[in-house]
Amino acid sequence: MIVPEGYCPVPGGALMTAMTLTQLRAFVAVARLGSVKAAAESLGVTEPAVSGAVAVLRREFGDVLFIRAAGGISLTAGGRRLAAGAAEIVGLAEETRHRVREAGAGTAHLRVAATETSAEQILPPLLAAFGRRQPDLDAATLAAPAAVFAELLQDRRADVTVGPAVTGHPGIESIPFLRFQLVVVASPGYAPAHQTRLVPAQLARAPWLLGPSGLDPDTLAGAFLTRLGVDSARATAFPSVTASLNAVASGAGLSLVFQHVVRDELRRGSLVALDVVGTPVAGILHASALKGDRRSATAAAFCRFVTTPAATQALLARSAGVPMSEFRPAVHVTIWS
Amino acid sequence: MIVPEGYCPVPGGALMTAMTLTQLRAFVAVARLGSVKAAAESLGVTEPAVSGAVAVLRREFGDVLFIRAAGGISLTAGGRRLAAGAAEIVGLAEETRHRVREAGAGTAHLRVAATETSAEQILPPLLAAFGRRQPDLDAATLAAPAAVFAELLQDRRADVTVGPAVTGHPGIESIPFLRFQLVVVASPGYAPAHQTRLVPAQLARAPWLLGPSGLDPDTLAGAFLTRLGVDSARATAFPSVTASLNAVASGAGLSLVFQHVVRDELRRGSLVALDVVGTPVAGILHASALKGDRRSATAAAFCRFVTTPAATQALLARSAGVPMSEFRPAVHVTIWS
DNA sequence: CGACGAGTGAAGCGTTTGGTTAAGAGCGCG
DNA sequence: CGCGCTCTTAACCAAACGCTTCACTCGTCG
Repeated sequence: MIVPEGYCPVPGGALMTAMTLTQLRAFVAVARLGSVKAAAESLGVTEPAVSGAVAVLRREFGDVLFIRAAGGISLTAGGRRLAAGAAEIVGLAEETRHRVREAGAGTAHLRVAATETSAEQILPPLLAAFGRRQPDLDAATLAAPAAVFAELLQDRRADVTVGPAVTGHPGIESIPFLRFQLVVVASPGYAPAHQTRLVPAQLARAPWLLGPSGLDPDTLAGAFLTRLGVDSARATAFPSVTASLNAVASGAGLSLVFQHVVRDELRRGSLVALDVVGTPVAGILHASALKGDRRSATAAAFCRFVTTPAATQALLARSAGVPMSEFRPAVHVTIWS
Repeated sequence: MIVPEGYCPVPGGALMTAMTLTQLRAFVAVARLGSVKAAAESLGVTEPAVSGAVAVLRREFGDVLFIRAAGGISLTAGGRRLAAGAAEIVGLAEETRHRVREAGAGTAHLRVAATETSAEQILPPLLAAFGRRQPDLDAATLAAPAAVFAELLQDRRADVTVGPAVTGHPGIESIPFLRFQLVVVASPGYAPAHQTRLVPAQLARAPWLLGPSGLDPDTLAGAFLTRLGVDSARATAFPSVTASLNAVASGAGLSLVFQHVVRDELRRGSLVALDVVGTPVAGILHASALKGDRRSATAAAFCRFVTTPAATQALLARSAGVPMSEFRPAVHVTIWS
């Protein structure tokens, strides 16, 4: 047998053949329908075809994945994980194929990644205002740690990011568009309040009530808290920044938030800003995108939009609500380490 | 040539060969690195291998997907969608393979799907309490419309659902565990308040401020509002139920919420419950899972847990915060129609 | 203008896939 | 027990996948 010189199929860690979409489809059908026969029928093939596909997966993972049980099948721990992942994958593949085919059909597409805080408090009014300029806009919000912004842009999983500037990547441009100040807030009745100027030692042990990404060290707020000595063992997380603020208002602890977001509460007196060394923390929000041709037209329009007075006004007006018909919840980005 | 009788590869809509993972991996590499050469290098193969993989995708979608541009490549609209989807798919595939291999390594796994409202207000304390019973628990929260609960359970994308009962599916069992009441709330200064008993006609046109899934017709709240005549054109959506409640407290409109969640606000007077015909709306939260062997051990434990006094107590204590170290944000489920 | 780099095409090869039939192994049930 | 149903295994095959090498086109830049 003559083999070409450098020929090496499946060299080991390169493009290797493993876990085909067809195999996953077969497994999903089996898991959902509870029998190989039914799965084969629903896929329009014979049973051995399905059985074989599953056998390959079983060999690959060294796990039987499922065993027959009364009135169906019972998945192993590995089988459950595979079923969940496989369903996700084949669904996403189907969806992606559909979306690609539908591309260029008029509607502008924009995926904005932002820190959880910005996704909750900055993007809703910003995107609502942008949508008014750009009719027929289909915008999606991704919540992600700031550390993965660059990767998201480069992988094209996001068109624009909103949050800290993305630096150290020559292909990415960051546009500053909003000065902000972070203040430490507490309820008026919170014990250590309106005393003398507070110092870090007193604050490190305080009960901090934060949103989902409160300690993300790549944001200004997270960096400040980390510097103070607050860590995830000491802080309490709430499903949203707003929820953490409500808990603060009821006297349960402290938080560090955008000043303009709590403007009304401070004026009304339901929250007070504490006099802490180093605060208010001043910073600038940036919108980032790939440079030049690599940026989509919609992303470019958004980058131009954020510096306009209309955008600033929308942000400071502080009405986090948007018409329900335009609303789409933020999606949390999963990071493939 | 002799062909076996019923032989028919690629019959049309069955298991067909299209868009392999290898092709997607190649495209992702090209999109991210900006050149076929770099992609080939990073994958450890030759350029034609990558070029060929991309060519197949190009043919399949009838779209060039990208063109060369200064200092890299410029994706078409379809290319951008494909890059985003492909990155997601290959990442998910990698992740899934890893998780399956890691299965059975001690940690209990639980994916709970819930309506947005429950995901935000019910699950955090419930899962925190369950985690105290079941150490080494890895819980994930999925937010989804109630209509897809059955599908999520059958596809094994979720182990348990929390929200309305899942009916009409013989393989699924629903366990009632918490009576709740929904009340219409407004700020004390809201104009039509504390007048006479309110009737539907007055309410249909009111400004309703709701959470992300406020009008999901498969929940009791959504059904009530829909019956009232509220639709997505009239309602305003907020990124969380809590945010909508804050807007209500500032006098911007009405909302319909779990009474026990606003217990303190009602007592304190920052919100008032309106006297509306048909309210309070009474209902019961259910936990649902597959029956018998098809339910994982952790899911079974959770189903037993929800009816215990410890669970009820955790829910009514109303402290939505959890230790930050245990916190994981809810993931929004995408529905593959 | 020529050379170089990047990308595509073409030809060719072994492997895998994805499918078929046919036969056997397990298992619940009358 | 034997029957039927389900699943698996075996043997087989066409087609596609995933590679390679070699040759060619096409910008770009000196």
